[in-house]
Amino acid sequence: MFSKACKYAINSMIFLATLPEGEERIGLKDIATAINSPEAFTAKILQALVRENLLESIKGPNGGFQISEVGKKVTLHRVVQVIDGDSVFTGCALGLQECTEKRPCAAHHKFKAIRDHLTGMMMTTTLEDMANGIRQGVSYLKY
Amino acid sequence: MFSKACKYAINSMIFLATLPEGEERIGLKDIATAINSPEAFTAKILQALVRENLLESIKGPNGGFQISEVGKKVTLHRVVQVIDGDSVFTGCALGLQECTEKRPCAAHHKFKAIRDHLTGMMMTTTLEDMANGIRQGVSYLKY
DNA sequence: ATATAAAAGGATATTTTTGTCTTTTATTAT
DNA sequence: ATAATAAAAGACAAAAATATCCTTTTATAT
Ligand code: FES
Ligand code: FES
Repeated sequence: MFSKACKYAINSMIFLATLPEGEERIGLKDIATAINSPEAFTAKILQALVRENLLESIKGPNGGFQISEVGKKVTLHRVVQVIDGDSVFTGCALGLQECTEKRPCAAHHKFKAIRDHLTGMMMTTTLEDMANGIRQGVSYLKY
Repeated sequence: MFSKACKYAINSMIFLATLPEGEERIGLKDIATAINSPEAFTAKILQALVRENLLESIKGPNGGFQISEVGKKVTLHRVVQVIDGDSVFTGCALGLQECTEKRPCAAHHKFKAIRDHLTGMMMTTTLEDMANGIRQGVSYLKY
């Protein structure tokens, strides 16, 4: 469904969104530990999120990453889009070059309903929603 | 969503399901042409489908592949399962080792609805359904 | 100023997925 | 029997995704 890179991105963003006001900044190592991801690879992904302004990064001692104002309001859809593009939201399930009503694949009608369901959910689910579940201990970032 | 191998598998199965009674057998080359897939790679996938009895293969002159009795009745779910396994139907969206109610990821509840929607659709959609659309010219195997 | 800390950037490595090529085996037709 | 055809099997290759390592840049604290 989503690439590993994308899962690491989502989990990182959720984790950063759980951090309390005033203690929002945290280092790469702690992020990677919190979400159980490979550190250096996670760094690359965080860089991409910084480039897209979902995160801010600060170098040097006491540096680290923190969620940006933009990032705080963002949906899962946006995070996926930044890392995986939106092929999962618009691409053909059976591999046709484009998914259109004009020239649909065999599964188009049935599949479109699911894709739209997914897209709708992702566009209406915010990091805050996800972070709340983690904070309240009803959901988890790692096993 | 699905691997390329899986898409080739589905499209191959659909194509074979469109062939009329008595002219069911067809060679690899024609299959690869019909679905616009790389021939040798497609061969590997068809072999897997033969091993799982969704297809039958006949060597030698006038040989080729044809859909089996089992294959005729099979759903999309089964084809995906044979090639990609069922991680797409049961795996955690955010990469947790297992998807359970006991220890759900942040997206579990919302994601489970979509996954169940997908699974339901795939378990109730048969190759015959897909093949009918192709036969009637309302859907297509390639661009 | 200097040493230290931490992210950025870039090169490299590994693994997985996708794809090709060659040889072998089975079947058919002559 | 022999030649031709087509899939099976296995080795190999290329591309993409994942992951690591090393150097550079920027900021902080002493
Ligand atoms: S054309 Fe295949 S999903 Fe729309
Ligand atoms: S635990 Fe992540 S989807 Fe169920």
